[in-house]
Amino acid sequence: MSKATIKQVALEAEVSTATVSRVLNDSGFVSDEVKSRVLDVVNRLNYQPSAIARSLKQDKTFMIGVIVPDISNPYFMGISRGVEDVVGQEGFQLIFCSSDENPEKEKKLLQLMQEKRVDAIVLATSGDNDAILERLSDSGMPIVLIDRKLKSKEAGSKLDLVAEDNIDGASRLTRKLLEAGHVRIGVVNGPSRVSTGRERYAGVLKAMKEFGLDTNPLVFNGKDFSIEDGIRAVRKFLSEEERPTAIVSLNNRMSLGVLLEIVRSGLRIPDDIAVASFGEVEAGALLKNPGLYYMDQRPYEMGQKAGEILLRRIRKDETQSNAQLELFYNEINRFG
Amino acid sequence: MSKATIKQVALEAEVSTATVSRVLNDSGFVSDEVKSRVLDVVNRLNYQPSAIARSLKQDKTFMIGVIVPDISNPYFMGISRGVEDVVGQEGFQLIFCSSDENPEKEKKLLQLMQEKRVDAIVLATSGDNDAILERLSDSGMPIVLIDRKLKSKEAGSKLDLVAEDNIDGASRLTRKLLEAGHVRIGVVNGPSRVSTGRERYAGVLKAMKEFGLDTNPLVFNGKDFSIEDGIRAVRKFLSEEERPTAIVSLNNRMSLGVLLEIVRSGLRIPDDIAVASFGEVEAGALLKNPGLYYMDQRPYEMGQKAGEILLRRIRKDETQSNAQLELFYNEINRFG
DNA sequence: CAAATGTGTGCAATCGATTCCACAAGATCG
DNA sequence: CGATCTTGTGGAATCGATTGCACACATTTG
Repeated sequence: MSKATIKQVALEAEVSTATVSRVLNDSGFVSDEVKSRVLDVVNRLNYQPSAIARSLKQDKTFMIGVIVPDISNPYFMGISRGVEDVVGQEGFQLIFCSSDENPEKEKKLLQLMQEKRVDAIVLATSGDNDAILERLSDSGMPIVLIDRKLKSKEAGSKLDLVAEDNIDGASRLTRKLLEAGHVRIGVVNGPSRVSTGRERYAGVLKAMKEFGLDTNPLVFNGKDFSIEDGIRAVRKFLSEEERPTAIVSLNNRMSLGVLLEIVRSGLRIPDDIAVASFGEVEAGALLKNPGLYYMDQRPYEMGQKAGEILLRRIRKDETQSNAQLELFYNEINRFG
Repeated sequence: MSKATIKQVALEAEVSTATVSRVLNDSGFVSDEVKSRVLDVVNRLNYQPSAIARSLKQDKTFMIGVIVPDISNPYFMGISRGVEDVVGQEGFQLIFCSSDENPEKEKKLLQLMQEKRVDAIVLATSGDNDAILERLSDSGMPIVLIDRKLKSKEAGSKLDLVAEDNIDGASRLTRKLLEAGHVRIGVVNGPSRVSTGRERYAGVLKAMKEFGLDTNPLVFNGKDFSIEDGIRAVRKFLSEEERPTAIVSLNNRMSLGVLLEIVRSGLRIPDDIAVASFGEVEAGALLKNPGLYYMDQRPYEMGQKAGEILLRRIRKDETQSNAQLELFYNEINRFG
């Protein structure tokens, strides 16, 4: 039944398809009589115009591709929700994909998005696709990078970017531990492919240097910023002959793993081991052991910002000709 | 640059568009020589076939609409991730929307999905759209309801359904509290529009009746199953002259609110007040006060199941002519 | 060796909308 | 009253692919 086409409507209403289209889009002149006749038929047949056909003709799909490492990560979902709320107002829908921190998969997804002719792309890149992205952007596709930069253009890029001030943030976070007297620090990081990890680690080193410490921190590099990575990191640190007295975890998922494993091993935070996390662990307020430092993040606002930039790009807003760069500053908090 | 069309490719390769299409889809006969010539041009022009045009002709979009109350709820994201992983294998993409527990918004989204000509829909309904859904399904659109039933057809429907055994689950969960000696129980529920809430509440009553209790529980009905609902519920319960000694929270988000507010008010679980939650609170293992009962849920598996049913529907698998009904049984766990 | 079969290619219709253009009335103007 | 403008409508091209059909040539087959 939803097979009704504009032709059938035109036939039943005894008008041309052009007129039906005019009625539905309120474009051009149509007499009141014909208008109501057409609308009647539309209702009777339960006619739904095909967005596919319209997109083909108008070269506009009202769809925005969102590619993130993992759609079930609350951080990225917060971002997505922010994007959705902003662009949804203007009638855009989101197509979602997880790249699983896999650059190859991300590449395939980027290609798919092009084939689907999305109007724009929001991307938290898993890395290694810089060339493709620059080319895609040059060809006119609006792309907003979110959370993560391209490797080749860490200092600035032609692509729009909404991210956090990672170096400064991680640096301030680390300083908290240093000020508390910790010297032997374990750093939990993800794969070096990803800019946030690289930058935050740089922030850690910066803080240590500024504090006059010249020892190197212990580092654990995970595979994919997962809870499991955090668990493995703690296991490794605890097995060292000289255990770190504090841990800096550079991502929210890994932090959850870190906390779970510490709690499981019976240690107390921060008495036995201090922890600082880049990113809030949801429900952290429930923590058995208070005293955890964490860097707040505002994924929802970041998503909103990305959505706004995107809309202006799609509208070809002249006042936004240069690449937009939006950096979010983070605040340090403490549970307990 | 991405404006290359099949026509341009055909022109440069000195063949017809039909042949280009055959090469790209590996259909029909094409000589090796022509094939490589075409592929060369395709690469050189960086040609990406338009999925829009293909969809129009083939009446297939390879897109699946997913409508849930809130895409940032981990439960629904788990489901979505399950769906994505299953249908992604077959080349399908997901279009995501949040209905915000708002039936009107849901209705609009359903319409949008029809216009976009998605191949199927996964829906966790916010209620009140039963008639539209039955009609949509009758017209041939594969729809899999997930987590929540239609009101009109609580006992069975023509639509496929993947859900949990809510009555039994809530009943067993409540029994735990009753066995621990609690008599005065507070129930935290959402709006009665939603089937899970209705069923779980029925489960609570069932347990009380079977246990020989004829008092009525205190009930708090929230607006939208949100964290805030949980917080408000606890505030209300604590302000009663005769406080409940135990709380059953019938949804994971509300449970988080319940826990946060209890912890904030300085009460201890379960000594001061016992809590049982339908649904796990992520990071519950970190709980300051152990002893929380919770009903596990398996959103990811539910999503996978929904994806499988969907794929069979799309393929018009004959062995699946009747409505599918998949009920998940939940296990009770306890933190601490 | 004629007929049947297998390969390789192009023409043109088609999917379902939008939109430019032409044209026809009726209204307004100088 | 003829020219111009406004309003109302339909015809037909178009967007970018897929695919049934026709046709040509090559290869088997009986």
